[in-house]
Amino acid sequence: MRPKNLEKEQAIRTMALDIIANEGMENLTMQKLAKAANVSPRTIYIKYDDKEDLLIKLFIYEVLAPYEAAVLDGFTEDMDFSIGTKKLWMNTFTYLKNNRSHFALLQHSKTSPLLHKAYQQENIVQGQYFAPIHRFLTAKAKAGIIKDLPFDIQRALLMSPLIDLVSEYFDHTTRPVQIITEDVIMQCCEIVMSGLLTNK
Amino acid sequence: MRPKNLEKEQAIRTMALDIIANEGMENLTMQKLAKAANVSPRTIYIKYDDKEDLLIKLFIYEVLAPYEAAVLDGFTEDMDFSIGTKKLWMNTFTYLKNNRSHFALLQHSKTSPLLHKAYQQENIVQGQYFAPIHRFLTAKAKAGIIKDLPFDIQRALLMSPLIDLVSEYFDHTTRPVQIITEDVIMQCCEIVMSGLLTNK
DNA sequence: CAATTATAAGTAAATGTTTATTTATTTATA
DNA sequence: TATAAATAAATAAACATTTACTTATAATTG
Repeated sequence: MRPKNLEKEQAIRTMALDIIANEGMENLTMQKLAKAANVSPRTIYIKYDDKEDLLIKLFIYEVLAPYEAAVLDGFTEDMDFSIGTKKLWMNTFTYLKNNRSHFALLQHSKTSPLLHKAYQQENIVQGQYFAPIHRFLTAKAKAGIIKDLPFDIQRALLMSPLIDLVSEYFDHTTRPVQIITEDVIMQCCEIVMSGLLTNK
Repeated sequence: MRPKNLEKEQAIRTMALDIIANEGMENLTMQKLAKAANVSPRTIYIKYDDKEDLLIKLFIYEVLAPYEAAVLDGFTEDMDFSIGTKKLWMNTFTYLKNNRSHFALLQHSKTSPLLHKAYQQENIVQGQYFAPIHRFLTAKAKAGIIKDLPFDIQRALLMSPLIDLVSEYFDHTTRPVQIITEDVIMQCCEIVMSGLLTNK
């Protein structure tokens, strides 16, 4: 029996992410993708049930899982608040900076009903990738180090400026100077943390 | 000559925003929109050149302009940092909370190449709606009240958690309790501001 | 001041194109 | 040589946009 060509599988995934990043999800068509990946349209259907299946698997397995793993790499719940938070920020910045198309799909997952649904289902099935962060913040709040707020609010205060700064980073790649550097990111992390601390 | 039916024009715009908010931009079709607005497809083309023109005009005139006006309502550059920032937060929260479909399109404008392009062009043409906020923050930084950082970074630190909290607000409309209240928003505003202040 | 007319607004149905998906066939290798 | 992988080409549905026509009313006329 003829074996799978794994390079073709990878080409389909990579080109799908590229097209979405450069032209948006509404401009990804199966025939355009097939041409870009140098593959027959039928080949995509050997690997995925349909377009929806492709998009969901692309999002979950190609983007979300490696992203969340990268964010948590070297992070442990028992870290000091400042050390742990900086670790999360640096991990996130480094991963997204080096994976523009992944960042693009993550952003799309906030507005696409399809991906949003997939995300919520995945969260339930996998029992929260981000549970360590949840426990990390809950422990710091209990210890009186940071303000005691619902997790979703803590996460918004602590992490959403970083996502915005990554957007700025990519906007600035088309301009003469890059203002979003690692130093700036660390400085912003300090600022965001200081707002959440209890001891002023 | 037969006069325009302004109700039909409004129905087209309102239903377009509704479809985008509920089904995403990739699921807005001209025939679906025509049916939803109780109008012939041709009628849409009397008012807009094509789908692209519809989306751009919808975004700029129906969403972006009223949104930016609402955010700046009652705000002046010479306000105290805390008062001014709270005003911006409250204006933004109130407007978006009451205009879910506008919020949805604003979120789409971050990922849709079409809308992103429209936004950048509009910013140039209109000479920055947000210039007052720029001058407000620059003045506070110059006066040594807040940290001296590039405007885009200040804006990310100060406003992006709010947008995330609005997302949370809408997520929570489908759950038993609403944790994102005006009080919580004001508390978060204080936290975000405190991180940016120079005098600790 | 009615009746008529010119004209843009509006419609139903059609058109040609693009799209997701399938059919029929070939290819590579265990 | 059996079998899944892969392809080129076809198909049917969905789509943006247009054609050919009807309608409502402001302006004009008798």
